[in-house]
Order: sequence, then structure tokens, then C-alpha cells
Amino acid sequence: MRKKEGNKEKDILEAAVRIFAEQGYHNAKISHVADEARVATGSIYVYFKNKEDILLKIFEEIWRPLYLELKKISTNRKLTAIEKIEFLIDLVFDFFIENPARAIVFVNEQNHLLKNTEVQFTDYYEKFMSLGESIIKSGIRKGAFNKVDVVIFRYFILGGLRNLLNHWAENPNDFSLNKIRQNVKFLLKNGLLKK
Amino acid sequence: MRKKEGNKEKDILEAAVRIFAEQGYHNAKISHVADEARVATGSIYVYFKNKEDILLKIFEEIWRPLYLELKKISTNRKLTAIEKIEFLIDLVFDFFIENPARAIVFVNEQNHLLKNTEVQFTDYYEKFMSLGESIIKSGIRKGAFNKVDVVIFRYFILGGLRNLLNHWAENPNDFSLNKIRQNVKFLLKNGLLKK
Amino acid sequence: MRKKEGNKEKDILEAAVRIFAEQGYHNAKISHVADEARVATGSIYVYFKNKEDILLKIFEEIWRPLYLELKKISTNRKLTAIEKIEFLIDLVFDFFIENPARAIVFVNEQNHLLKNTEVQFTDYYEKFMSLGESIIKSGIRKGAFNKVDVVIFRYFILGGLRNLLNHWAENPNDFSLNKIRQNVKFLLKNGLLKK
Amino acid sequence: MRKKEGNKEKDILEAAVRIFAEQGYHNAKISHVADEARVATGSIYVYFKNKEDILLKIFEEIWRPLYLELKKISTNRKLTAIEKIEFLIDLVFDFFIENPARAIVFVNEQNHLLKNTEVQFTDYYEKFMSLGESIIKSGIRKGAFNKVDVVIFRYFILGGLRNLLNHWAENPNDFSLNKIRQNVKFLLKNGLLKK
DNA sequence: GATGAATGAGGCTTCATTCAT
DNA sequence: GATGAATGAAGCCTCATTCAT
Repeated sequence: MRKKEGNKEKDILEAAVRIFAEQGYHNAKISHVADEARVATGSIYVYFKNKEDILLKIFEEIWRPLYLELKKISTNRKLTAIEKIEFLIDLVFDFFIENPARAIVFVNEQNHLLKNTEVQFTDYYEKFMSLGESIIKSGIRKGAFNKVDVVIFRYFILGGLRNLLNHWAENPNDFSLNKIRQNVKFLLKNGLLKK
Repeated sequence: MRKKEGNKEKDILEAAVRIFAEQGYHNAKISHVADEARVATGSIYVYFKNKEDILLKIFEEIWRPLYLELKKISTNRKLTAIEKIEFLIDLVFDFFIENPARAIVFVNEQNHLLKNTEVQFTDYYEKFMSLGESIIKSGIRKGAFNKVDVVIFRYFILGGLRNLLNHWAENPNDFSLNKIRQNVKFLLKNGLLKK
Repeated sequence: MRKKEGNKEKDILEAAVRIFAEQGYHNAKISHVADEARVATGSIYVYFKNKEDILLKIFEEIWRPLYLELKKISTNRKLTAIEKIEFLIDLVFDFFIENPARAIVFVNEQNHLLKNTEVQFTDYYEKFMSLGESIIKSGIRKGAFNKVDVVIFRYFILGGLRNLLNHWAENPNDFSLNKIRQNVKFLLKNGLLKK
Repeated sequence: MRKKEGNKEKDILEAAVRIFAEQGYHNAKISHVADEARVATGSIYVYFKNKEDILLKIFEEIWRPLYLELKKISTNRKLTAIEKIEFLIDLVFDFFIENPARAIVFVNEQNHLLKNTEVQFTDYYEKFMSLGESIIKSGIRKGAFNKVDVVIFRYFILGGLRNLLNHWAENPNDFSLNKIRQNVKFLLKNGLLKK
């Protein structure tokens, strides 16, 4: 019996991230992804149902580890709410810093997928977001945070991070991710106005 | 003298915003846009070079008025930096509130266009952003604002706004735009931490 | 406005009959049909939903006229049952004699279509068959015909005709259609056994 | 000496008959046949040159036994011509009654194969047909049968039988094969007209 | 022989764009 | 300018066949 040669599924997924980041999902050609993964076109369909399925799996691979890590943070009783938020930000930055192409795909393609009601977007996304919300809520309850609307806050902060990650990933030399990280944390904590 | 009946160019542009918002630029069909605009498919090409050109014009119609309005605000000597920032936020919200579909297109399709080096994205975008930056810079110089990195700040705030606008436009009943507006202003000014 | 040039739908249908007859439906390529019809590949899809739709329309064009003609025959009060049967046979022969390729498609592709429960096969087929059955039934009732099972008879006679038509269409020189016609009529009337 | 366990070739052939009958040869997938035969896809190609070869072997398995049996009948000096014809019909019915799926494949796929000049269709088919013809001829010579054209007769009768077998195999409850058998024999002998 | 992962040629279909009227 | 029929390049996907184990 012919054995699996290496890990083609992983190869394809990683190639797809690179190609989708470079050209955008809709402009990317399956045959190009196959080339990048050093695999025959048909092999893609051994591992994935269709083009969209690749994208779905990419997002699964984004939100599953992010959720699992955030869960550890959120259940850590030694951390205050603000520390948890800071760790959350670190988590996101660290995750994408190791694979900027993934950041670009994340930023540019998630909305289309979420809008497409035909497909089942990974559950881990909503789980991650809920966990984030509950951290904020607990901070508010304990009197540490201002009384912001958590849902609004979550979309705001995620949108801000996404945009920064995107611009960093597209132009890594414009500013270091650590500088971004510090600024975001500062802004989140203190706002723009000098006290 | 007989004017063009009904201004087909405007009809097409508005139809395209609705269709692109609904289905996404890449999934939208020109023939569908034509139907929505109650115009023949071929007529699209009388007014636009190609499909991408429609999108480009849509963004021109977004950033030109935004820039022109922001210019008025930024040159108003009676306003403080923080007031200008608040007006900027109001400006963006007011602009999209009257046309949520435009918000969705703005959020989802700008990155692809910016990345495409073949096309000349509207200058007004960069002009708008520069103006925003200079307002921040001036606020910092005058000691009113904390010393944040203005470029980082601009991407962060724009990303946050975009994401909120998108979610509001897709689910207008989840939260009122005025509530969003207040929360964003508060967050920007004071941050999350209670003083 | 660009007007329809000639009758492309008819051209395509006729080309498809020829190509499907020559190569079989499954081996036939749409691009080949387009070439044969002197039409661009894409034009096929202006007139037909997909490849199968062409086949469906071909059968519509077979059974509709056959049914309409048989209706005239069956309602003609001057004809006896056996005369009607003879006319029915003539009808089928005359119909295919003018387009042998149509006979081949009819013979070879109808079963696949009938089996495919996804598609709606033309109603005229069943209508035609019912009319044929009722002619036999009336002949039996009037004592002119032997008491055969009409459903069995209908499948038997149609199968026999189909097979003859097919072999004639594939090898028109082996025997003349008129000789076939005479033999079939004789067999149907008198059977094999000499009295 | 160790025999091949379970006779894979036979398993594949029988599985193929079932699958081809269900879905048609062209829609049937080799991998599906392999599943049905509980064999790996690759094993198919150990026993058969390609997909078409399976079909060819199926027809070999149809016409060889039919021919061999008909030979016994035709050389039996105790039988009259009409008895031989009746036995021929019984032979065909008995053969397919034990495997209706085979009847469906026989009906639907033989023409495509016969048309394909690349492949060598089983000799037994022509031998069977010749034998049938010679029975008729002898009946005519001896004055027992009407003077029909034997070639026309053979195509007619075979087509009729095929069509009946097909409809019976697809809808076994519509009519019993024995009833069909009686009707066919009666029709063949006496024809439609009452004497 | 047996396996099933891997292959890649090929075909259907889509749809932005063109063009004759 | 306006139309919408016509075009044809291009891409996703299928699946018979191969081949390394």
C-alpha cells in the first residue's frame, strides 16, 4: 500500500495561507496553491472538499489555538482582569507574529466567510469572543474597568487589532510589532486624553 | 438642452454598492448590478472601464466627501484637538449611517484594492488619513494628548471603527449607532481603566 | 441592440443531435457541439441550462410532435384500430427517417434520462404512450385484436421499433426502412406462425 | 496450493453489474465499484485493463452462456422451429430473471460498446444472433413460418425483449415475468389480429 | 497480489467584456 | 448612447489510472 508521503494536508494548508495572503482568496488559483505545496492539483481534493473548505480549515487553525490559549488565561485565578486583557493582546500578537501571512488572510477573508450562511464557520471564533467578553464583564463588575458596552468594545478592539496586524504584515518595516503592542495596551488602558 | 435621463452613472454606482455589500465584490455579477440599476449590462461599460473601476469610483465617493468635511473641521481654529477628534468620529458615523451598504463595501473591499498595485486608489484616502494624523500630532504637541504613535493610532482607530460599522450595518438592531458612537468616544478619551 | 443572429437555439439543438448520435451523450463534449453549431462555447449556456438540458430539449422535440400527430390519428373516427396502429408505425418511421441521428439519440439516451429522477422528462412521452395503449384497448374491446396485455405490448413494440431504428440509422444500407415497415406491420398483425 | 481467496475478479464483475445497473456505466465510479466489491481501487486494475474492459467482460458473461445454451437448443433434432423459438425466449427470460441488474446493463450499455470500433465486442453475441436467425430460416424453409425478413425479425424481437426486460428489472412489481413471457410468445406466434 | 494515496489531463461552466444593431 | 446577445478565456473540480509500499 502506498503510504502518505509527509503531511500533504499541512503542506497544502500552509501553501494556501501564503497564496491567499499574497493574492487574496478570490484571485488565488487552486492550481497555484498546489504548485506552492508541491502537490498535484487533484491532491488538494483528497484533503479538502473544495476551495472554500481550505479557507474554512485555515480559520479553524487560527481560532482553535487562540481559543484554547485564551481559555488558559481566563481561568487563571492569579490574574487580574487588566492583566488578562494584556495577555489576550499578547496572545493575538504572538500568534500572528510567527506567521504574518496568516494575519493577512485573517483580516481580509473572515468577513466573507462569516457572511456566507451556507458554511459553518468554526465555533472557536465565537467561543474566543465570548471568553474575551466575559473578561471585560468581570473587570467591570469588580470596579476595575469603566462601564463600557462589552459587545461594542469587543468589535472595536478586534477591528483595531486586525487593521494593525494587516498593515504590519503588509509592511513589516514600518513599525515593530512590539511598539504596536505597547501603544495598543496604553491606549486601551488610558485612552487618548492626558490626565 | 436634454440632460442625461436619470443619471445612469449614479444609478449604477448606487446599485453596485448594494450588490457588492450583499454578496461581496468578487461574488457579485455585473449583470446583476445592471439589473439592480435597471440598466442593460452593456451600459455599465459606457460609464465604467471595467468592474474594478466601479469599486474604485465607490471609494472615491467615500473618501472625497469625508476628506473635504474633515478639512473643514481640521482648519476650524475654534476647535480643540479632542473636539476635532470627536467631530471626526461623528463625521464617519454620520456618513455611513445614511448608507449602511456603503459601510459594508468600505470594510470588506478596501484592502484588496489597496493591495492591488495596478490600480490607483483614490488620493483622498491618504489625504484624509494625514489630516487625522496631524490633528493627533497637534494635540500631543499642545500637551492635551498622551504621546501615542500617530500612525499606530490611526490604523487602530480606523480598524475599530470599520469593524463596528460593519457589524452595525449587517445587524442594525444589535446596537444603536449612537450608543456605539458614545462608547467609542469614551474609550478613546479615557481608556478602559477606571481612574 | 444586438439582435439574435439566426436561430442559435435550433442550431445548437441540431448540432447536439448529430454529435450525441455520433459519440454518445456522455462522450460528447460541449465545445464540440458548439463547434458543430458554429457558435461559441458560452453561447450554449445562453440557451440551455447545462449539458443535460440540451438532451432534455431534444427529447421534448421528439415526443411533442409525435404526440401531437398521434393525437390526430387516434381521434380520427374513420380509422379502425388496426389502421391506427399502422399509422402509428408509419408516424414513427416517417419521423425518424428524416433525421436518422435523432433516432440514434432516441434509442441510446432515453433510458438514462428516464432513470435520472432529478430531471423532469417531457410529459409528451407518457401522453404518447397512453394514446398508444388506448388504441390497443379499443381494438380489443371491439373484438378486432387478441387479448394481449397492453402495457406489455407497448413496451415490446416500442423496444422492437427502437432497435430496428437504431440499426437502420447506424447502417442505412443494410435494409430499407420501407421493408422494415412492411415486415413490422406484418409481424404485428399476423405473428410468425403460418395459418 | 493456495487458491485466490474469494475470487476477486468475480466479485468485481458482480459489483460492477450492480453499480452499472444503478447509475449507468458512465456515471459509475470505479472507486464505487471497488467499494461495492469490498476491494481496493487499485485491485480493479489487477484484473481488468480499464473501466471499459469490465463492461466488455460483463457482456462476455452474458453472451457466452446464452450462446452455449442456444446451441444446445438449436441442435436438438427433436424440436420444431417454433419450439426452438419458444425455448430461446425462455432462455433469455430465465437468464435475466436470476439477475435483473444484468438485464439493465445489457439493455442500456450494449449499443455504446457496439458502436465503439476500438474495442472487440464478444463474438458470442454475433454467434447467438446467427443461431437465432438460422432457426427462423429453417422454420420458413419448412413452411412453418411466414416469410419474414430474418434480420429484421431478429432486431425487432431482441429490441422488444430488451425493452421489456429493462422495464421489468426497473419495476419488478409492475408485471410478472411469466406473464410477459406468455404474452410475448403469443404475440410472436399469432400477432395482434384475431383470426 | 493488494492497497489507496497521488496524480493530472480534461471538461463543464461562469461571467467580464465586446459588439452589431 | 443604449442594448443584450454573443463571446471565449479561464478555473474549479472529477475521476480513471498509476505507483510506491
